[in-house]
Amino acid sequence: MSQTQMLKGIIDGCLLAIINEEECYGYEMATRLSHFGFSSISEGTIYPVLLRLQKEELVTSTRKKSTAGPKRKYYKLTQKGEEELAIFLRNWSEISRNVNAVITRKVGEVKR
Amino acid sequence: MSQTQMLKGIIDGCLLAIINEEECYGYEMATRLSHFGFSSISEGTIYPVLLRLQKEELVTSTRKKSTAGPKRKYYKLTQKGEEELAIFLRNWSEISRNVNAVITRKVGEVKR
DNA sequence: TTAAGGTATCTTGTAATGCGAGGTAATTGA
DNA sequence: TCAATTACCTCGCATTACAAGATACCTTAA
Repeated sequence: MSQTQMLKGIIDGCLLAIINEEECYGYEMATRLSHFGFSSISEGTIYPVLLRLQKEELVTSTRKKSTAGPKRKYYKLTQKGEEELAIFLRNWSEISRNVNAVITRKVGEVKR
Repeated sequence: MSQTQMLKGIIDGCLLAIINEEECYGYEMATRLSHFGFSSISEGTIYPVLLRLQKEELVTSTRKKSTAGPKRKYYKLTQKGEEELAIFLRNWSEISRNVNAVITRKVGEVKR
């Protein structure tokens, strides 16, 4: 039960949420995630996710000059990406509620 | 971002929590999980997990007669299983806090 | 006796996906 | 020039949820 496994399917949603907040590039997202408490999500994880998101047309990217270093690839949500983010938020809320119900031994109330 | 992916590594922990509450067998756990809101966690998912937990010596099992049907396999946590449950609870709490920080755009406070 | 249906477990193969390790390249400052 | 930092990408491994299918037990009723 490593955290690695528990992060599956969650990182996508978190990146969508971060991009939704403001245009952002990969290298910075790693930093952001660590500010939010995710200490060990590396670039080897993030870049493949971003490529996947783009392939699925949930985000678009634009290359822009960096102040120091190679060009950055800024990502922005598409309409479809916004919808996917909404789905993620619903799924997270549901799963989160259910897990908490299990560990507190209480049957969760159905949200309407 | 299917729920399937988001459940990875979580089901183990939930089963440990359920077993910890009271000795339980696989078929019943499926029912229990659905009472907690998990509508679609099937036996094809649960049984492999239970075998894995046993292999890792987190649980032990005892066969007991059923009132109707073949013998049931009742599971119980080992010491190691209790420790693993504790780790899961910590991991869940941490991840859960971090994700909520991301989606509410707030930097999570560090728990001490 | 036999058929049906609920109870109970297990196996196989597939599809995702996180991540370590390694590689490439641009820019700055010592 | 050289090192450090910034920034991106790829490959391969390990793990895991789940559908689909198989097997078997037990009770009830036709």
